[in-house]
Amino acid sequence: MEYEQLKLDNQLCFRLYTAARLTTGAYHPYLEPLGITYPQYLVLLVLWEKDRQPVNDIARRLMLETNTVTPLLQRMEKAGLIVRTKGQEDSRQRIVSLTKKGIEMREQAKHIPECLATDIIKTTGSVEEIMQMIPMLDKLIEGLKQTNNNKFK
Amino acid sequence: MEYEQLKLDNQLCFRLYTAARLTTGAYHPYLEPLGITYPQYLVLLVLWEKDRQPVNDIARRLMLETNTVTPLLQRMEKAGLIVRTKGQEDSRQRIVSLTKKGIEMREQAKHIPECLATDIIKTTGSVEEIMQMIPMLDKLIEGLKQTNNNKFK
DNA sequence: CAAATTTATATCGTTCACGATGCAAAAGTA
DNA sequence: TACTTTTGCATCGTGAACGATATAAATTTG
Repeated sequence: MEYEQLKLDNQLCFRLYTAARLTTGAYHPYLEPLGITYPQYLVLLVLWEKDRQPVNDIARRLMLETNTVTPLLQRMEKAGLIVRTKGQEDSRQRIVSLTKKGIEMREQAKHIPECLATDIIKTTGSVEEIMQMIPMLDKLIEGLKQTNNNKFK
Repeated sequence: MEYEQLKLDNQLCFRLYTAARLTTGAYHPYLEPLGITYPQYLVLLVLWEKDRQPVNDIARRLMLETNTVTPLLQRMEKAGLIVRTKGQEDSRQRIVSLTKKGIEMREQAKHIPECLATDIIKTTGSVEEIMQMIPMLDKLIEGLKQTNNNKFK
């Protein structure tokens, strides 16, 4: 059949797109009480590992463009989770730091990964099989970073 | 370490989120000349398999909400790819059909899946390893559909 | 050192994605 | 048949995601 490869069911990318949307949705019940979104949660993960980072470092870590991250940070600042201060050595930079509220949220978010794992186990049976994807996803992501014109170096 | 599970590198979901964004980005150079976006391409895939479907069937197939699909279809109609006509048996329904332009685009899009596969092979070395994820993603997606409160039944 | 280039971030416009809500048509029920 | 509920789709508001563009500060170059 000539158009066989255009069938939705044959497409890896559609599965990734769907799986990503549904996982984000699975986080929703846990993030909503904290008043944050999934991308905001990702920013917090980055800052909980290392506080006081310039916008660019956060963007690179999340493999997002700065014009995605900037408005994200502006909303988080308005929500009182972070503050953005001018860099001292390099005054073009904006250093992002956690506020008291942002630091304390770590404690409230502590159990979210386990909750997600439990949810997935409950409906898929095992989480081990799913976790096998991790090295494959890493390989794919590494490849795609190159494919997409070395946007993230 | 108490917050070990909150590390970004330990998170499957972040990888899915990133892989999905980057794959969509990898489609961009092939879709842009056609004047369509990745979600619009997905709608076309669905309609190329079976023309004349109500909004709801398209949404269910893509596992999207109708309030995402409706504006998507409106833009596609404005672009001349589809038309939306009132259903005959059930006049609440809007039947989505391909236009001549929409039908003809199939020919132009025919090679896109191969192009993507080639791009991925070029940067990751093999596509077989990546394709192993397909059954795992299907299992995860099935599980998440249930997790997310049976939104898509 | 002055001019050109690069870098860090921000702004703008368009397109998703989805929760909440609205509305009319269909289906179920008293 | 009248009333209630459900269903199919649309509208609205908010938050991403990103291409294109802007701006100021740093860096490089002549």
